[in-house]
Amino acid sequence: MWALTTIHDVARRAGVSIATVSRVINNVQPIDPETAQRVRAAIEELDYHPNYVARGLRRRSTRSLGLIVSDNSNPFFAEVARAVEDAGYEAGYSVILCNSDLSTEKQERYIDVLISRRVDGIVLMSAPGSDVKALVERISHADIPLVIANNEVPDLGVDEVQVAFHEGGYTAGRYLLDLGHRSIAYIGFFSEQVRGHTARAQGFMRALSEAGIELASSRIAYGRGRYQDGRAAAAELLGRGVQMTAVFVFDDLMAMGVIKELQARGLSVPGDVSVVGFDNIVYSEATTPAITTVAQPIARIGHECVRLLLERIEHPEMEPRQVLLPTELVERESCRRLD
Amino acid sequence: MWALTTIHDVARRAGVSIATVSRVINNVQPIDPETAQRVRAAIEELDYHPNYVARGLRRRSTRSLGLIVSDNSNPFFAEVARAVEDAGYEAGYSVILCNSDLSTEKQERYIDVLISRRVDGIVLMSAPGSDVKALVERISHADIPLVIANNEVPDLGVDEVQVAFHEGGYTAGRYLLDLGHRSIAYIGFFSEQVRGHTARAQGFMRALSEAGIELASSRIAYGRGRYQDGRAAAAELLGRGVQMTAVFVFDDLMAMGVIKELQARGLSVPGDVSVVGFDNIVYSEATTPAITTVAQPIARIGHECVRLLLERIEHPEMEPRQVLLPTELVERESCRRLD
DNA sequence: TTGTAGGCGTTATCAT
DNA sequence: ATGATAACGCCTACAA
Repeated sequence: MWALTTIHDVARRAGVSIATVSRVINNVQPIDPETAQRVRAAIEELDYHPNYVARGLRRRSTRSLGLIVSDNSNPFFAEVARAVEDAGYEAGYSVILCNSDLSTEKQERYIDVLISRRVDGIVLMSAPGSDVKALVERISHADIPLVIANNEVPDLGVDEVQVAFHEGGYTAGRYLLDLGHRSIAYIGFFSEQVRGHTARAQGFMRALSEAGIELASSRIAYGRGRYQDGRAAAAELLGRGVQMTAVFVFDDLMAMGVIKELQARGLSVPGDVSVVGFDNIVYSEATTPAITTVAQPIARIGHECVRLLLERIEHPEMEPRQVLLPTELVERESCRRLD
Repeated sequence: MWALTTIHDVARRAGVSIATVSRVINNVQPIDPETAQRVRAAIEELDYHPNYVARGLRRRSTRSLGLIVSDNSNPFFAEVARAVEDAGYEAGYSVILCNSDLSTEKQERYIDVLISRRVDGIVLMSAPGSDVKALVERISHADIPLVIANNEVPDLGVDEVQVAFHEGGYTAGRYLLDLGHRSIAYIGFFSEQVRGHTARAQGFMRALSEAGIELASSRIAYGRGRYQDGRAAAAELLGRGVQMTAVFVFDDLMAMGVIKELQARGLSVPGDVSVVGFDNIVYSEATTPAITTVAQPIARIGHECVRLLLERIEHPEMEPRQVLLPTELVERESCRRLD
């Protein structure tokens, strides 16, 4: 088999010039209906597929988007990716999937790749703690539309989709407090570069503070957000001999691990320990007990990212915008009221 | 800010021809070290990113892969996608994420897009039942390397990574039988185009047959593989008044739903009903009880796909190969021996 | 309504 | 070791 068919082959077959073929493909300009018909027939017969690479070079637009997440096998990012792909497909864009593994270096490498690939836009879900500033700098220097999602660093001056993490954390804190809990622990997010507490941790601690409770560092453990990290963190807390009637966990995936570990050690959830998660991934309903959690509008995050991106592609000079999405407490079975 | 820097800008700045710049970028051919240094400096200073679109046009290779799955938010596909991305990145390829939603039409559309984008290869995980033959035809006519994974249609004449589904199903059947179960049900995979039973269902039924048990159609319910489908299917079975001490479920995601639904109706797992899943996704360990399941080597599927693909890209004329991956029973807590 | 031709940014061939 | 220059396949003025 020979190389792929080109616009020239189609033109020859239809007995017209390549310009005409191009015009019917992109149906721009009026074309003689009969000519158009011949061209379409030729396209059909030759199974012609216009070369988007050439088109991209000429049009200076690839109709592709880059999506950078830490790990698409994490259900949270998986759902976001799904939404991004959906919205992209709808608008005629393809999405290039990039996993950063929480590594700044890999993030930078991927950004260089996306720049070289001349994607029309980038959705960046940087891990808390990584040096977003530098990444943003790199991207905007290449003049590529960018949307940042779920970021914790303020004042980036670019389009962002934010979630009310602080409020979400606060809600979780108040909820536990209202249930009568006073002996509380926290399992947070850790990565090499993280400095200080995440917004949701801060919100949580503010709620406790208001009730006169300060979270001793001995009552805090960390993980990188995955199921096994949750198990390990719970084990660590227990190993330290920490007494607790309730624990707030950075995300549902770790919360699942926490519940598992607690149960494995003969503790009852919520009988002995109440657990609150964050995210509301699908599987937070699947555990026993089902997890009470602070929900993010996951799919919407992805959709909003793409919407913002497409609008910026359309209007590059627009002022940067921020979309703030709410959280919502979803009560299930993993918490109980203390008597 | 102006358009992106090109090789010409670099050449001018370094006082050399574009040919020389190209040569140092791709470091092919000996170059005067001092010249090379000047070029590299210019690249640095201008923050030059070679245009992969132009390069792709010229080289007739985009160093990109298309990955078609039904839904990347399904943990099984999410893990496969992760592995594909990993292996691709390692080899310098980007991956374009495509969700087919089990729709033949969307699959075809995406294939056309991937052809037009001139990807160097395609990994196709078609849903059981869709018309793979036609899709394969379409792709090979465009002369694009293709690997099919987890397919049920035999004799495609292309590279494939297969999993021993039939044996896996058989194993599940034998396991339940050996535990003393005789009153058994099955929750299978359904899609519009599916005809007949999936291989794992056939394997399962063969085991039952050998024990003299034929699965009445009233003891079978179907779902599309997601968590909620599992709940619904279990509800359906129960609604029909089916008596059972054990049920085999097409995948872990549905098995999670089945367990939830059973428990919601006051049934104990495995006390009243034993449940066997398939896949061994991470979360099959997270439920209570943890799910006993027939494991697929999920990440390995992705890696093998990419390996096969890259080798074919290298040697287009090679004979088509099949890689057959084994399944393995993972015993956890969702089954019990009948006394 | 249709055709001609230049250029998008590279790589690779052929000189020098 | 380096420099011109012709493609790669498409779109789009500009002409006709």
